[in-house]
Amino acid sequence: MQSSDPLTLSSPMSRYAHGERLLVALDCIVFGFDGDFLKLLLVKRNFEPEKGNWSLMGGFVERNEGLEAAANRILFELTGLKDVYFEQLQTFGDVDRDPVERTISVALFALINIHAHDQDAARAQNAYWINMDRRPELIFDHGRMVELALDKLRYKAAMHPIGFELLPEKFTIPQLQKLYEAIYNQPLDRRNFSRKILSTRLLIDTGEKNEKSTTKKAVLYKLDQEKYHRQFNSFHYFISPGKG
Amino acid sequence: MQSSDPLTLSSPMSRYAHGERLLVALDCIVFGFDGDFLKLLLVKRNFEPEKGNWSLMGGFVERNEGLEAAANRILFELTGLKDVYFEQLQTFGDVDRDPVERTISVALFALINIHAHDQDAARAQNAYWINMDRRPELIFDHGRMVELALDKLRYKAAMHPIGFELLPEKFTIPQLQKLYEAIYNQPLDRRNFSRKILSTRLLIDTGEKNEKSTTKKAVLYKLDQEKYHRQFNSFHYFISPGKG
DNA sequence: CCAAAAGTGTTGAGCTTACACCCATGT
DNA sequence: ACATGGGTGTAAGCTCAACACTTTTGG
Repeated sequence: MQSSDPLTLSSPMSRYAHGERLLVALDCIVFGFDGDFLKLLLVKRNFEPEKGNWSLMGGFVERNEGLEAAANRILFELTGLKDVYFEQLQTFGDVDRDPVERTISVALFALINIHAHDQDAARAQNAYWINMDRRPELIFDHGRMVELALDKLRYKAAMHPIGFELLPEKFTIPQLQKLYEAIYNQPLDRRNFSRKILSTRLLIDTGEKNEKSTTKKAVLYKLDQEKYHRQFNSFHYFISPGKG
Repeated sequence: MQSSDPLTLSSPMSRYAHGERLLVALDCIVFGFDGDFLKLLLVKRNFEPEKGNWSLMGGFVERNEGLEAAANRILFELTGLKDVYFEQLQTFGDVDRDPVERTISVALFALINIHAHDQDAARAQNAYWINMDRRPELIFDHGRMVELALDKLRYKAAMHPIGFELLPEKFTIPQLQKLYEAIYNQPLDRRNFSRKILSTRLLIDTGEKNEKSTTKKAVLYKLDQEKYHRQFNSFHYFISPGKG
C-alpha cells in the first residue's frame, strides 16, 4: 500500500495500478488429544498435486471472505464444528513453496476436542488423526508449519490456560495432566501440577466423578468460562521455564 | 491448497484452476528508542489514497519475491539498513480493510537503532519518528496493528533479551533500563534490574565508560553475540509477570 | 563538599520442588 | 487385603522485591 502513485490514472479508486495479485491460502494445523497422545488431523490427498501424499487441511481465501471467516469455513468443513479455537501461527510466502503456483499461505493452529468433531466430515475430506510422534512427511512446507505450531503450543501452554480446548467439557485433573505430559513429552509431578492448576481458580467442581476409572474415581471439573476469558492473557507457570 | 480438483484440466500444472488472486501487502511497525521515549517510524502520505494522513510503511509483495525478501526490501528502502531485526506480527485480511481493493496485509514489527539508520532514506519516504504516546490516528487498520505490535513487544521483551536491538552497539545498563521503562511505561528498580540483566551473562564489559554522563560514568557493555543467538529463546524474567 | 547518578549487598516473603502420607475402588 | 490411582500436606531451597549503603564525578 505504498508508492509514488499507486492508483490508476482513470481513478475511480477501485484498483491499485501495480502490485501483483497472488493466491492466498490458509493451512490449518489441527491438534487433538485422545487421552494418551497428542494428535494431528492430516489429509491424505486424493487430488493433484501430490496426490496420495499427506498434507495439512487448507483452502484458498475467497475474494469476499475475510481471513477469520475463511478459517472458520475450512475448519467447519473439516470438523463440522463452529467456534473452534484457533490462532494465527505465521504466514509463509517463499516463492517456490507451492510448485504449482506462487501461493501465500496463512498458517493457523487449532485446538479441538477430538471426541466432539464430526467424523463424517473428516472422512469426506480424507482426514485422519495421526499421533504427533508418528506423523508422516508432509507436502510443501507443511512439515515446518507443524514444527512451528508445536513450538508455539508449548510456548503458550506453559503460561496460558490453553490446554482445556483439547479436552471434553468435563474433565479430571489427571486427564489434564496427561495432556500436558503429552504436549511437553515429559512427566510432571502429580501433586504440584494439581496445585498449580487449582491455584488459577479457573476450574469448577461439577460434583460428579469419572465413572470410567477402575480405581479411585477422580473429580470432574469444568471451566469457569467467564473467568477463563477474563484471565486468558494472564500468566500461570504450568511448566517451569528454561525449556526455550 | 485444497479441493476436489484444483488444477486446470489442460494441466501443465502451472496454475490452480480456482482460487482468487489477491493483493498481498506488507506493513512494518518500526520501533525506535531515542534514550527517553519509545518511537514509531511513520509515513506522512504524499499520495492517494488517504494523502496527507499518517500510515505505516508498507509495500506490495512482488511475484518473484519471498515474504522475507520483501520485508528486507521495504525496511531497506525506509531505513537504509540491512539485517534489520524483525518478526512477523500477524496477517490482516478483513475484506474491507483497504477501501481501494481487497488486500491481505502481513504486518511485521521491526526494532532498529534509531541513530544508525539513514535519515535521507527516511526523508525520501516522508517518514518521521513519532513518540509512541503521541502517535496520530493512522489509516485503515494500521492503528490496530500498532497496538498489537506494542502488546507483542511487551510480551516478548518481558522474557526474552530482545531490547538490545533498539540500542546502539555499546550501551550502559541504565540506558537499557530506561528502554524497558519506556516499553512498559513504568519505573523499575535499578538494583534488581541490573542484577537480572547481568545474570543472563549476555553482556560483555567493554572496559569503556560513557563519557557523556555528567556524574558517575557508567560502564559500556556490548552484546555477546554468539551467546545471544544461542540463548535467544531462553526465558529471563526481566519484568515480573502478571501484566497480561 | 554537595548533589546526582552508578554500583553492590542483604534480608524477608513467597513460591516451587520434592517428597510422604492418606483415601477410594475393584479384584 | 492389596494394588492402583487420586487427593492433600509440609519442609527445604530458591528467587524476587524492597530497601540501605558506598562510589564516582562535576560544579
